[in-house]
Amino acid sequence: MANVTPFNQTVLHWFDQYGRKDLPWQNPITPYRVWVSEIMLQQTQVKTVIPYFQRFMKTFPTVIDLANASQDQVLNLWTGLGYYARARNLHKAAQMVAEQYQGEFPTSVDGLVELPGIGRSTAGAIASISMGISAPIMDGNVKRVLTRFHAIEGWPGTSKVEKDLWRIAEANTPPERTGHYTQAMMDLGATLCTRSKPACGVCPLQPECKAYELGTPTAFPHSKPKKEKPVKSARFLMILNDQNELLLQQRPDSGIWGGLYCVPEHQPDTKQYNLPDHIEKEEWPAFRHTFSHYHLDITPVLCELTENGPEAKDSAPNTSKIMEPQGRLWYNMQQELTVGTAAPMVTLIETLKRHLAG
DNA sequence: AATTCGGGGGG
DNA sequence: CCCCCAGAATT
Repeated sequence: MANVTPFNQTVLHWFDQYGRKDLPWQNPITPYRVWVSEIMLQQTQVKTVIPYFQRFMKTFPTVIDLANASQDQVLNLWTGLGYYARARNLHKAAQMVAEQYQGEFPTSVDGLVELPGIGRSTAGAIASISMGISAPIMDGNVKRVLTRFHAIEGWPGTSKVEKDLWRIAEANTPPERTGHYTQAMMDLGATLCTRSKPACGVCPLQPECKAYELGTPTAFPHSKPKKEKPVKSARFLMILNDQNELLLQQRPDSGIWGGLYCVPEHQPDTKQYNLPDHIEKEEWPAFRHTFSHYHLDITPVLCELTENGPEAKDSAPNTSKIMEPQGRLWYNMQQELTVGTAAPMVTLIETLKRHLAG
């Protein structure tokens, strides 16, 4: 893409000595493994991703295995990682690779970007790391390194700063060894040029770093203008049948917790969807779950099916989970969950189990 | 251009 | 409590 420059030569030289070469997705390096790791690593730290990646590869060794899996199985392995649209897009993209590309990933940035969940940065990472293509990336690490190196003013979320950063990244990207360069920039950002305590003393870029020269490296990148997070509240119904199985319903793909199985959210002013007849037994103290853009105060409400309720027949004694047409199941809490659910639901289920046991 | 998607980790 | 993290899709 670009030329050999002092900047990328310095970065590559540093990578040879100090770069990470033992991350799970680096051994071996394949387009499939790099792709899965890149998707998991979107907005998620390496330490958090590693166990998820290992489980995922054990369950789905190839893109064909992933394509043939059910969405529920994929979401189940994603439970707790967040941004669940990533998992749905991953599954969809695997099916596209299997069916439209005979199981081989497209070998260009433009081709990769056509797959759902792959944007310009992730396409650049896959192309450079696993295919030897010269293409830039623009993740949080690169943004931090570049905004500090050039002391770039303004929040990187604005289009002007974003455009500037991409232009600089393109100019920096070497024509050869681009995969090592890509990995090196992420390693620099993750291990030296960290958010709060950068190790400028051992940084190979320090002699030319403008933010270091100014004495304020942590002032970059400039932070997002903060706005107050609204507080929302919701009641979540823990409806138990006569065998203490818990009603879970699949949420729509759009919106929060898309495609995940959660206890029904009580909607006071809107139509209540297909809930079996039940009575509320007790309301438990609310606990707070915080998203990136609002707080959600969750009030759990313990409920029981009413006698001879119309849905009672859906319970079956010897089956832990019964799928229903609308994506509903009665969950035997002694069993492992095989569908995806949201983190607060795991908390809620654990609390409920303790309540029933004690 | 701004908003919408989460959950974990660190200070 | 705060902020950030290997971003992309949607509006």
